[in-house]
Amino acid sequence: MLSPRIETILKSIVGQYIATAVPVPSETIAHSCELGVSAATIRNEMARLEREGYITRPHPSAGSIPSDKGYRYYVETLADIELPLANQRLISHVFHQVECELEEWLTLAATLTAQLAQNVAIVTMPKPANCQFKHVELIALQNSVALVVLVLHGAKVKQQLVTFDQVISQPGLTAIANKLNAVYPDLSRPQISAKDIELSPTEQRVTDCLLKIMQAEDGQEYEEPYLDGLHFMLNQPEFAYSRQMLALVELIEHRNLLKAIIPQGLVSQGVQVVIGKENKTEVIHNYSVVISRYGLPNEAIGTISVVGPTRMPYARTISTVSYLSSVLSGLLAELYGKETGLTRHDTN
Amino acid sequence: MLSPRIETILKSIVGQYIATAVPVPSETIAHSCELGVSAATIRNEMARLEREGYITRPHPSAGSIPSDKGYRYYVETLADIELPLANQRLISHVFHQVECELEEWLTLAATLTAQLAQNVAIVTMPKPANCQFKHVELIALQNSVALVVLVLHGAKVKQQLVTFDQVISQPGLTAIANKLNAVYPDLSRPQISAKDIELSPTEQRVTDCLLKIMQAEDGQEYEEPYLDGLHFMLNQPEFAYSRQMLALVELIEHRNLLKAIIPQGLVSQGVQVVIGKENKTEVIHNYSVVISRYGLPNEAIGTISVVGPTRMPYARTISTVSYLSSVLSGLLAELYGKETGLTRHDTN
DNA sequence: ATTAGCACTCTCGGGCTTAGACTGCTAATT
DNA sequence: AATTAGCAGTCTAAGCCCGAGAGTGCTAAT
Repeated sequence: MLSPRIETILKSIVGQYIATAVPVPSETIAHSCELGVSAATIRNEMARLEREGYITRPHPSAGSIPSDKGYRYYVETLADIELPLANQRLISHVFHQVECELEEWLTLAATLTAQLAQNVAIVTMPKPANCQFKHVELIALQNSVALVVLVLHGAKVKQQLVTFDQVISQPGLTAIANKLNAVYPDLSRPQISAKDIELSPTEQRVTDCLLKIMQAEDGQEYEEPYLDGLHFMLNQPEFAYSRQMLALVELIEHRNLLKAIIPQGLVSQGVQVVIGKENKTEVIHNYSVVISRYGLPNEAIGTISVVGPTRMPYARTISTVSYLSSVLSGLLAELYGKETGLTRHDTN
Repeated sequence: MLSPRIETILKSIVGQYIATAVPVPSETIAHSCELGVSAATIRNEMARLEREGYITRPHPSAGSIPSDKGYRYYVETLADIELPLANQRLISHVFHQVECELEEWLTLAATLTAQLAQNVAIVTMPKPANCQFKHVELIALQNSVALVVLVLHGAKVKQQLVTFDQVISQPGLTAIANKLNAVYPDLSRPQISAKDIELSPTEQRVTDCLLKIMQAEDGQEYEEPYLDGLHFMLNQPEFAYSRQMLALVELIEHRNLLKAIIPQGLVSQGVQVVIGKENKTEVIHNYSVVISRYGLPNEAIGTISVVGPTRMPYARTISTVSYLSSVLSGLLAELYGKETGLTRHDTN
């Protein structure tokens, strides 16, 4: 365990480095945190911090910068910080103004998070464990082509074109839809497959199509996420003249970022921080991830996260992610008509 | 007009510079294009090219690099080049494997274009001039909340949540949908507004919602585009150590890129190239844009484009954009059940 | 335990130098 | 008149040195 004084020093180093991106010299610390000791004493303590791996130096006679371990300590001992009220108000104000639609919410959440955290924000669609059929609609388009519109639980809409081997009129299609809507509602994929009912070839074709969509939905572990704020991160001094960020941009574009950042033991609620080399993917060993789940346990779970350099304003980022996660949970609860255990942030 | 020899030299300079990103010295040209003249002669000609603004030098005693005017000349005199057959086959192969759905096509087109052109590719959703109502569906979700699913012409599906001031059961909602589906099909927004029929308050509420969606659809000039290949562009040597690209990334993230790149007189068919300072937006004065419309004139027009440094492989890029534009036009024609004047690239 | 003081180390930027890359010009050649 | 060989001149890029400055580690004094 660290003594109170040495802890103060470490926190001061981390805080300053986060703010300035410049290695912190002993004198600055002696000056900034009122310990009543001189720079020389600070230096002795710093020597110990370095020996124990909390800080490093870019070169032997430079100021110190926190190591991953240093950041970790800083984050652990961080007091719970509420997002400033002004920001909270801003957020609920903006959510009031927007259309009442899931996609809009997620886009908005990503933009707001990026803005507040000044880094890349990533929000994933809340995904029910096993998607359930709600409603299907068939719309004649052209000749033997029709549009299948499938609504799943949670107001999720999927569409796909389907081609029949004969021309079917709109009334015919409506009849098929009506029949399926009578028997399938609230069933999951395996239940629909198991359902033993008389189906015409055309009805079978539609059902196959539905199953395929639902399978894709159940199967895909990580959906295309909502992402914003890349330019904020590229603005950070550590990326200005380096090729560091190229690897990250590739991760993002190849849709592998989520796989890379989601930690193994992502707990159900609460914000989690993964710092530097704690990430399992090597490409992001210079980045930290602040991530939280949101949504309704056992119903639909999404994630909201921020990725940035390890030198990131953790306090602010954590409170941002935490707050927006609870906002989204609240909205989702309304959508599903249930209450979460969380504070509900009203949006109507 | 340029003499044949000087033209050969110019083309050689542009071609080499595109390939290597290194200023081209006279000797290399004398060596590469078999004109049977010495480097000194080339130098004389180059002096003239420089005087007339086709090339510049980074510094007075360096090799030459093409100016915007030089690239322009190069592009104008470029023979029409077909995309290599191998690539054509690759493309149709990939399009065969994918789901039969518009969004998938566009994502795929963006990815393929980026891959082939090794730069940023942007594909926009084909947008009908005035969207037309096709079908509406109402699905009860929870209490007084329902999901409106609106299908527009061209297999475009929009959804939105709507709250009523009373609880309405699914049969009630279906009845409303049926009524609206009986009177609205194939009408555009003004026509629906003008329609003078008896509507219950609830029906009115739904209609208002539909109109709002359609208005948003008609109003938005540039929709969120499908974009891919940022990492290819960032890999170009001209961006490795510069902050150039930051401005571009911001344009992309702020969804202003399209507004910036779409030239004023974008003709209906054919590929257009905008080079460097020809762009009206200053931020992209170092970039070139290769852009083409696709789709069905007067029905639904989208754009497909590539953005990259002015030093870009124009021949390859143009043929890529051209080919994929015709592929998309073909697919769209099927969707709308009409023929374009273009070669149809079968995908079923 | 703390601290003042100092020697030491390392970076950063400027200025200098050299090697090399190309050109532009000139004078000779065809 | 067009071409060319040759050469002088110009500019960059890279290496090097140097001095200033920043910050430490150590030591000896408090």
